[in-house]
Amino acid sequence: MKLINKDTDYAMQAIIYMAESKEGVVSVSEMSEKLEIPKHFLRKILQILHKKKVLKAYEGRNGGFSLAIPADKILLLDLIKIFQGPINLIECIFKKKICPDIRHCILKKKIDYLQGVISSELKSLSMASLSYRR
Amino acid sequence: MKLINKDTDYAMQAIIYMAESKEGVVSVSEMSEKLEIPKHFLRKILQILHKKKVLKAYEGRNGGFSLAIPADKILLLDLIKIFQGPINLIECIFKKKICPDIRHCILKKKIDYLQGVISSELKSLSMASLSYRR
DNA sequence: TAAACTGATACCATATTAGTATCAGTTTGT
DNA sequence: ACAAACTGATACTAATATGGTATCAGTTTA
Repeated sequence: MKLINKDTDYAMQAIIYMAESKEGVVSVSEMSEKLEIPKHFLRKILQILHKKKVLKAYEGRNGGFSLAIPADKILLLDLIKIFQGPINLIECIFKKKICPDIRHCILKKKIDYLQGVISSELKSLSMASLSYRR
Repeated sequence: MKLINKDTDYAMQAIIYMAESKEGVVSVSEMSEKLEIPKHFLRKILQILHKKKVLKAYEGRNGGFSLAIPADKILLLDLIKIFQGPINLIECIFKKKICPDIRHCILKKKIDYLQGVISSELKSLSMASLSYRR
């Protein structure tokens, strides 16, 4: 069971790298090298973050990406939602038969509670809080 | 992101079914029909539970399975561990580079805390508590 | 005007999950 | 005795998700 996949992991690293970088704009090539992340894969990830308005993109030579939002406003939960969908721990059981009998209701309450705890924890974690330049 | 997969889901249903059953021994065929779970798949799952000493098995005609432990001692966490391995939300990041710098430490603390919360919640959920015959 | 970049998108490899099939052995009703 | 109804063990297949690659088109700038 995994909470954070590669996309989210790499996205975090890249965002923190950008937040810590002196230059405004950082290219995929640079991040790929420094963070040792496959270039094409990282590019795909950053393109998604751009579409989601987390990053600004600059085309052409010397182009690259920069943060569109300050790092303390980018939450781990946001990234997980973007790359792994909403937190939904138990869709398999409740997707079709929604609370068909009491046992599922009890379970559902527990799961809902758990989801709440997880969400609020992940909300409390900003990319800025993970940077050494705090 | 899923907390409970099919194996665990079906295992729960079967265990609750056995706990609620009047007869001591219940066959896979019966449970497969009543719970609408593919027979061979369910069988594989119950064989695992037998190996793990959660169930007793009875061979031959009129054979089947019964609980080896009372339902209130079978915890959701146990089943998840059996079928999905230990709860380890973030192996991908920490497997190789264990806390290489501060950012991972902060993240690791949060994740560790979360894992604790999840574990204790799942521990508090017994199969008996999910049965209507409480 | 070519090098260095992003946009978009299609593709491939691998791992995990879900489900199927089957042969061997055990027990029991008739 | 023996076949039906069951489990033990294990191999196999299908579907889906994840991780990663490739490429053509367009943009910017030295």
